[in-house]
Amino acid sequence: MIIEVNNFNLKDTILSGSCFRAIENKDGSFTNILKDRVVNIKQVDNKLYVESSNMNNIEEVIRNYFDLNRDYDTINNQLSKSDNIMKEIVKKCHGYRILRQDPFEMCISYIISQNNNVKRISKSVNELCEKYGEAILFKGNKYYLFPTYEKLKKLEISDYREFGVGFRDKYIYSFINDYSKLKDINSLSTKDALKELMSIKGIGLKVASCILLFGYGRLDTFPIDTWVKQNISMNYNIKDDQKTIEEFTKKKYKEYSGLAIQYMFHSQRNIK
DNA sequence: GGCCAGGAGAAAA
DNA sequence: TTTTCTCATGGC
Repeated sequence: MIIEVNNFNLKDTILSGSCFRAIENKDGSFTNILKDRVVNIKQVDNKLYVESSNMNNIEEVIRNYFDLNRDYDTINNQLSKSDNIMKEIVKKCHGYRILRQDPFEMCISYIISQNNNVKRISKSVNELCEKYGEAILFKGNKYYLFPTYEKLKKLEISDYREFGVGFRDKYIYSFINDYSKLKDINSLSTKDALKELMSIKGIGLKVASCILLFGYGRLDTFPIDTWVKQNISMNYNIKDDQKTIEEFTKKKYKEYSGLAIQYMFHSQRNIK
């Protein structure tokens, strides 16, 4: 299956640090596990070569996952106008997109992400999948889907400890208990959706923002971590304070604040 | 071996 | 209301 794309860079997008399960293969392709299937994708210029364990509706699934139906050119033009710093960052991030991942998976992954690093987050998430997710055989290898709610509902708090999540075990558990709170998220305003998510014990502003941005495609939510905070504070010479940064970001980048913040994070990661 | 990690909640100030 | 402390744990 071949899908034509433009303004899209698979590698930058999939290695963005918002997805914890993608595998980079030696041939330059990527294997990733979506909600209901395993996919292998290779980009050559403006073409994506796609194989999957489930080819049903595959083009739509891929276009949705990589947010390919959204007009990033227009958004990038608008962001570029905000100032010269952002203009340069947008240029560097050409082809980068916000993944539209499964909300349930995002909640648990980002609960695990608190005070943690990407390597360990990946390890914990993948081990959880291997133990409780459905196995899928694809191109001679076994992969595991993210566990379903029904499966995790049966676990005790202590069952999570074996995945190295430490003190976050009780937060995953409380999220599973409050799972029904997710069903209204799509119909809520961003502000109310944040509030709803944050009413779950273990989900604070940062994690809730990541869930809305990477799980619900809400480009107006912006995760401010410690790095983004001091970077904005330095670049724009404003106070290194959560509230100040928040107001500044929202005012400057408006409905695309999340994308702007993610561009900053991404361009910094690339330099490293 | 100490230090840190895309934080959050509870206690203390 | 804002600041500080504590929480597991593997990788470096």
